[in-house]
Amino acid sequence: MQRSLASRRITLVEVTQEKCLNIPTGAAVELLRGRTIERVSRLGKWLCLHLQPEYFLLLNLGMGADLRHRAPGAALPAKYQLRIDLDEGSGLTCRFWWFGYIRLLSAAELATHPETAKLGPDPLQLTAEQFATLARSRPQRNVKSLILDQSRVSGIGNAYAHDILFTARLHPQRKLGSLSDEELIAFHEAIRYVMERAIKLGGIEQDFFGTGGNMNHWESFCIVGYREGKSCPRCGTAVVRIKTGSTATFLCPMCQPA
DNA sequence: CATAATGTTGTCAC
DNA sequence: CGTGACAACATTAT
Repeated sequence: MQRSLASRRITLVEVTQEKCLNIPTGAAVELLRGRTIERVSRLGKWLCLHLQPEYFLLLNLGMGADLRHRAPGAALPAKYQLRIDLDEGSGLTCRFWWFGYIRLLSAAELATHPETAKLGPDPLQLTAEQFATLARSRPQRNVKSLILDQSRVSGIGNAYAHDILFTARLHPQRKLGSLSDEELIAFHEAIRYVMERAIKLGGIEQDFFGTGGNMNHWESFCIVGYREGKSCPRCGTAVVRIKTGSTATFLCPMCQPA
């Protein structure tokens, strides 16, 4: 995105689903038109376009999305919620699978907005000591909810939590206070291992639309996630799926005892 | 052929 | 702090 978008000026904006936005569509179009994309960064799960004169366009791909840069003259995709045309004829489109969020924020709002103000550190920047402090300060909390809490650590989603917990050999409902020092270190290392692996493999969502929106390929990406009934790569026990809050967790009942 | 279940994200109320 | 409700689909299973 940095290579394709940096220094480009926005000439046309279209938003086809107003519910994605934090402000009315007309206001968003007016705000964006004529501004230049200075650079692109990431804040947790939010992609952040830094605009000039100063403003911020944030995208959260939610439950999966098809984000495309198209060459000058190339056809538009059949469906999208956001379209941005750029001065040299290229453009950006974003199609959300189901939920997705577009936010337009000033610098001041970026610091106070509930969705962006209190994001925790990036999991790959977090040292073992910082992670231990974080975990030790909330002994009664479940291990899974800590890594999904964006205000503690930002960027880990449910799809990655399954494999992190499996790699650390932790049951999702273990309390943080019950972890030994060794388990805490393993937990921290598992986060690194799974997230770095995901980056290397290009992300779990890679072929989501290419495969018609089904999740069959998630099974091959994941170690235990979405592999209910298949055998655990460590011990061969069948992977099970349990309800953890309103989401599911896939785990090996042998390697991750309660 | 129509319903139900499902999955990733975010907030909010209890 | 955990849980469930809810919200923009699209696909598969029943």
